Amino acid sequence: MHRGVWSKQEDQKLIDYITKHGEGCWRNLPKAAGLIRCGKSCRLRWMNYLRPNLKRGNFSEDEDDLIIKLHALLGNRWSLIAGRLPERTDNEVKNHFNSHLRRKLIKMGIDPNNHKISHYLHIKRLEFFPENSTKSENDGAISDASSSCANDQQITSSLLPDLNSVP
DNA sequence: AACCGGTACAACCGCTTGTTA
DNA sequence: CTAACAAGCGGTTGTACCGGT
Repeated sequence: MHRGVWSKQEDQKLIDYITKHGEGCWRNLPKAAGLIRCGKSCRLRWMNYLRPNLKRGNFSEDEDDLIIKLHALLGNRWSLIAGRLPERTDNEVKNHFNSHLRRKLIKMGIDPNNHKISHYLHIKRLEFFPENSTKSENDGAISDASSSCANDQQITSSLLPDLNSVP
């Protein structure tokens, strides 16, 4: 069983076969198409890279925003997120989020796992709301959780897009 | 030129879900 | 109902590439 990166010849065999016979029956496809791959691998290759109408390449700002909004709403449900992005695959969205958007959110002081304000912004919060900083906070202690939470929501909402505006 | 570390993305693996007999 | 199988999903790993030293 061949594994690893797909060659041009393999791609062409897969395209030719599916163009002629259509998708489905992935288990039997490799043999029928003359490929030394498992059906699962063929399906993945087709779905993520060979399928027509796939948009390849850089993500636009709009797409980034939408992915962030949807991830905040749906979590790691990449296929659902990709479903809202025409011409993008779940694998592509997942990779893009993990390699680009995760870093972007961290830079903004947002925890990419739950889209909440990160500990780093606790410091920033003191800059936003100096009137709420108590003496103990100034001494380095953690502030009262309830007031912290309310303030964090204010900061977070100023940084995060409005999730209700997701199309 | 050679090596190394970091990054981006392609591909695989294991598990879950849906379907059918 | 349930067992077997196919398809789908998300986490993880592998690999090519690039810039720095």
